[in-house]
Amino acid sequence: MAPLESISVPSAREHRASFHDGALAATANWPAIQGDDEKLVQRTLVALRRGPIRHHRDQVIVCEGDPAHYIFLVIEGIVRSCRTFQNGTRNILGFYLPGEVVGWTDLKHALSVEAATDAMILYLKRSALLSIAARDSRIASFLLGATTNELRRTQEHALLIGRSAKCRLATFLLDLSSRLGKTKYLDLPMSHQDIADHLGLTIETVSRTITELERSQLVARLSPRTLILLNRPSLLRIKN
Amino acid sequence: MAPLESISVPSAREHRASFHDGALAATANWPAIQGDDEKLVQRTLVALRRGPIRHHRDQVIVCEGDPAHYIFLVIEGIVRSCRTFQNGTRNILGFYLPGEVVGWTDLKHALSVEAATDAMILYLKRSALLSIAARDSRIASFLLGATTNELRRTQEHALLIGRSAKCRLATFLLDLSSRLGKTKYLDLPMSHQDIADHLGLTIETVSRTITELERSQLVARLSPRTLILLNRPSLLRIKN
DNA sequence: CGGAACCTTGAGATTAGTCAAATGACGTGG
DNA sequence: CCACGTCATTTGACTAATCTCAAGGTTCCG
Repeated sequence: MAPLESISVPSAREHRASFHDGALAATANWPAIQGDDEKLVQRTLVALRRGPIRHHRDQVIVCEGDPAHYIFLVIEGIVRSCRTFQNGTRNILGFYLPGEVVGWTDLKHALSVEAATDAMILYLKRSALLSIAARDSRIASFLLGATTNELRRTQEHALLIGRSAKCRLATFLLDLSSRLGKTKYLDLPMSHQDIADHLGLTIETVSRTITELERSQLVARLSPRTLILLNRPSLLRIKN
Repeated sequence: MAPLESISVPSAREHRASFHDGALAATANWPAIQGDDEKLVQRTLVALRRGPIRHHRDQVIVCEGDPAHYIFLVIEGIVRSCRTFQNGTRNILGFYLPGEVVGWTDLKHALSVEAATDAMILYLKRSALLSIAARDSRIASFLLGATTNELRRTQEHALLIGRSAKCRLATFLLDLSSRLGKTKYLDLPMSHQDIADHLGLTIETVSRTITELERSQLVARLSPRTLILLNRPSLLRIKN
């Protein structure tokens, strides 16, 4: 795993307002926690943090098989969790946006964690989180909630992989758009290759499928990486 | 969700030995917990239980969308978690054997839980588990560990779905064999249709693929539901 | 022994993958 | 600001894997 270096962080650790400028601003959107507990969780994370550390695109943050010393809070950029097989094929299990946590597991990491774009990552020591959780049930419940959430997302992804290319892509675009904040434009932060590996397709099929959606007037393509979702309801209705 | 009925259970709740005859015997194999904590968790589960309740094959235990009042400990038989789509296709996310817990989620069940064979199921009240977990960190850590485990299994399953039919089937057979206790014979407890829906294949492809493995001398078929894995290392080596 | 459900096999259709080539986008240095 | 090189994306023709539809065979249970 990459070495940890001390990097400057906002100084006013306790000050609520600092979160909005600082590394943890994105955690403000976490749905599972509210009010006092939210502050507690944020303070706990701040106390445990190492970093944030900058990673360049395609840099490996942890390898499959590495001991699970740390979990990772994305501050900026996009992170992917994936596995690469002997024959060179790669599957991306999930993409993680700022404010999201990636790499929770026990003992050893079952997946690699990599920067899909240049990214700032906060490292959180797993053992410290666990020992705090053993004393404070609010932290324990935060961990359980986050893990349950990740489980549900992984289940939905496993279900998605069984469907047609068109359905997979439509669902992916809608989901990404809503996670990024549903503006008019959908700027794909990752390459088509990453999308293909996430959806279990080839880049060619991804490209052809976008072209097909474009011909059906469901999306418009401003540039390869910039789309407009013209008809969300119809995209949602694509099945199998 | 199915109504809860009181059903006779072993009387000596506190007596350690009773677990080996009674409903919770299977939990003895849980890897995550040891010694005193194991006893604690078992006592806790016994205190929360409703049932066990008998379900017949294909009976629905909970529906997708039902509120998450209970989670389910399989005592006997095989349980599946799945989703059925409008067009009638069904995906089975996982099979659960005696001693395993299925149906953990928050708020609403994201998947249906159904009996894949006749089964005995213990119902555990989620809210009670959570409130005990808030007071006893060993229960909290049991819940977190079980959820983390389920997450990893789901990740492996999502990865498996991306591979060739031969690889999916070989991996499934090996995994099932080891979970069932790796005797000489592998008795498939579920139908080919269930296996197909689990692996994202059709029954025809499942059948043809087993035939192919048989021709390669990797498995032998005593009856459609009874196989012998003739060459585990070679089965393991099948990729893509 | 009979019937129903389940499994197997075959032939043809469909979807997505592979290989190859052309086009387009973007950053760098002149 | 433009030319260039590199990398990413698109498109086409062909191939391979899996599905679909249909028929026949087995197994199991009453």
